[in-house]
Amino acid sequence: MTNKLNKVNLTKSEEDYLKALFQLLIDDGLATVGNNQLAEYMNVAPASANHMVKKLKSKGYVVSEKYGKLELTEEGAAIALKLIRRHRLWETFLCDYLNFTWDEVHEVAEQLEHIKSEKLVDELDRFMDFPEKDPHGEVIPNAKGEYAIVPKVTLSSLEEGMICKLVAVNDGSVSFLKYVSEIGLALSSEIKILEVRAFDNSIRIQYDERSEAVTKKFADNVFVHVINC
Amino acid sequence: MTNKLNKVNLTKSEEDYLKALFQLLIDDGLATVGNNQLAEYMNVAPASANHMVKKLKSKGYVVSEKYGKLELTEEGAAIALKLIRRHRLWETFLCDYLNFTWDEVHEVAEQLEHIKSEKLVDELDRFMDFPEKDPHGEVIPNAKGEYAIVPKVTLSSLEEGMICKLVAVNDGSVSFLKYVSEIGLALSSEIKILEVRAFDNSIRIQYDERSEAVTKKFADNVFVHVINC
DNA sequence: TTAATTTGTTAGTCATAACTAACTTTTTTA
DNA sequence: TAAAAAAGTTAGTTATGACTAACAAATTAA
Ligand SMILES: [Mn+2]
Ligand SMILES: [Mn+2]
Ligand SMILES: [Mn+2]
Ligand SMILES: [Mn+2]
Repeated sequence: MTNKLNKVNLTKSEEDYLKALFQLLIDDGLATVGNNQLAEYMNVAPASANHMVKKLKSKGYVVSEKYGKLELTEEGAAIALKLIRRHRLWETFLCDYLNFTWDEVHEVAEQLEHIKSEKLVDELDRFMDFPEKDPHGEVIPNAKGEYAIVPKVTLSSLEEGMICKLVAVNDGSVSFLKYVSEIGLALSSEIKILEVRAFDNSIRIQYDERSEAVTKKFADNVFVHVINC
Repeated sequence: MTNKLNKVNLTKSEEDYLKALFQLLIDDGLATVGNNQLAEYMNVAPASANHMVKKLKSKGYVVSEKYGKLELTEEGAAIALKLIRRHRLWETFLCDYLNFTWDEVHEVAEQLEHIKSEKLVDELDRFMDFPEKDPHGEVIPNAKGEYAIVPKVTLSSLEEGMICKLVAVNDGSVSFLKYVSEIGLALSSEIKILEVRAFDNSIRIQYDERSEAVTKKFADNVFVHVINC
């Protein structure tokens, strides 16, 4: 009980760290995640992350041995998922109702996701008629934190001749999202891999009667469903 | 220039203090406002308010002499008005689109008003087609901070026989708002003062074929337009 | 298998924003 | 007008969450 009370009302910072750890743990597949990796992702010094990890461990959200890899407890993961749900619902709202473009929503959603009100997010969900994906193609977890796990295949992992559909993009960088739009790509675009250059791993792709060469870094941030190989 | 940069990105706390001071300065008519009054309104110790006032003075938002009364600079007032605009727009959104009742909106709006995004609030305004009043009957300032000043007459200031219309309520207390709804009062209710008891300043009112006795404290939080005397 | 590098931890500092306790100034009241 | 009360200020403490610098452990390379 006192235990439980200790756990409510996390700070914005605590929430962001839990979300970051969750993203690192799932986005990088089954990768292990260390303190400095978390620090880099959060744009803070290693000491800062270390300090926060200690606190989150003491609160029962994170588990790790000294000098060991970081893991989330079930409770920690549940909080992260709630945050992701809120973040994606707000992004969807901003795009679909408030004329925001997909490169503008992330920063604002990063703030909105911390508003403390269960009713707010659930009513927002209902108001939008329970959308399934956010503007970047990511699945929105439902009120129970359930969500369909879509295996993430990056455009960069495909080989010459393969055809795929753009299903999601990484929303972390505004300049990346602008670039995607500017070269005429969007969610659901059908893309064919024309050529992969071994020299720099750049890729020439074809879509909508258009052909562009993109870097590996670019292709790493584009997620696709393979249609044909 | 450096001066200007120093002034952007106020903390949530600084914003709340500026808003509180603004409310105290206008709501209490032409009253003077002191440090301890501000502290009480903000639910903090006098020392805490004093500390914040110092900071806001150094940033050019507040003016006062030592041991003297507090005033807002034009810039300080402009920030307060922006906050009030955001607060009231969010309250309106919560009520009109997300099924919140008027006693639920204030707490959430208190958080939402601090989200940093000009576009967010202006688009929200447009989405709702530029509402003029919030769910409690308060005027919403426009994007320039302009708003119609409606003289605030409290129900408690009226005399026997007077007839008035309920135009606004103080949204600070959830229990008060619940009480208002429960006895069947709402915005635009037409109220007649049946009797004012000198003993405790309680008032008997009539509205919608119904009669109730309310305390002075209750009547202090109900704002009206006098129709007939 | 030692040395170098990377990774993680600890200690100490700073800013924000709260608190209490002690003090000073102003205002009120007797 | 002098004492009491109220209002305002200052100093010192705490918690959060950053930082740097110094250090320890683990991993990788020579
Ligand atoms: Mn995002
Ligand atoms: Mn965030
Ligand atoms: Mn309100
Ligand atoms: Mn607020």
